[in-house]
Amino acid sequence: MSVPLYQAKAEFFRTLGHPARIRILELLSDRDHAVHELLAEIAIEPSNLSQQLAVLRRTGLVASRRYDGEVIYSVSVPEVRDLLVAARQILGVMAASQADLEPELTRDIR
Amino acid sequence: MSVPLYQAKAEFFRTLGHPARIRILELLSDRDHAVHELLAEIAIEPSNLSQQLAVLRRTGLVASRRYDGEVIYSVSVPEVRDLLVAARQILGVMAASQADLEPELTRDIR
DNA sequence: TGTTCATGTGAAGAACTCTTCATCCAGCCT
DNA sequence: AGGCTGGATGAAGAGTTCTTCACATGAACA
Repeated sequence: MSVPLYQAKAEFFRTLGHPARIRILELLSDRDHAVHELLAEIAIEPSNLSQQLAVLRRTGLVASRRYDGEVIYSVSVPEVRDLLVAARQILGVMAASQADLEPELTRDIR
Repeated sequence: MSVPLYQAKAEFFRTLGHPARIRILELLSDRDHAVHELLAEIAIEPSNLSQQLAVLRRTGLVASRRYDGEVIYSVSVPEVRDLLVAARQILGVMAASQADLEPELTRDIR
């Protein structure tokens, strides 16, 4: 039962659609982190963090390994960094163009 | 009052997290489309399409103009194409690494 | 004016996602 | 074994998003 490609894409983007998961990916795309390190950076409950990590693990974006009594997470698809960069750029463009159009209420200009 | 950046990013990705909206963006990043053209490509109710277009309009990713009795939509941030390409690549990598477990998912990564 | 075509909107229930809580597991130490 | 530490899990209520329906709007034109 193969899922249509555009639906797979939508599901993929949805896994990125959560502030904690975005932060996790950004932290991990800088370097590997232990769970307690992530916990120190992101202000959520441990079990919530664990849930979000589980989401990312299930989709295969991150991988975990146990080392020295800790669980270390890492991004398993390095290309994720490119995606985050692209997203950052788009947000920049959108923020800029919103600042320009702010005075005029959004009207359709042919 | 300024929303944390990672939350803005999450919201941005969530607007991409819907099959219809992904298809719309892909169709539009190829060329501008009238609403009835989108409707012919995407199998959803007209009012549902309209809702999804409204979501994309609200976030500023697409713009609409009226021309010759039709409403024409276009992407207003060309960089979106780069993002879709990056996503496609990641999906390709992930599908490949899952090839052992789920061979049927790896077909036809465009 | 009335009618039709093309598109948009508000509202409501269904469906899904988040957060939290309680509990559980796995490895390590004595 | 027993107790610790660091994480993971399941379930349930709260919250959010989707889809559909019914109706609204605007342009064009008879």
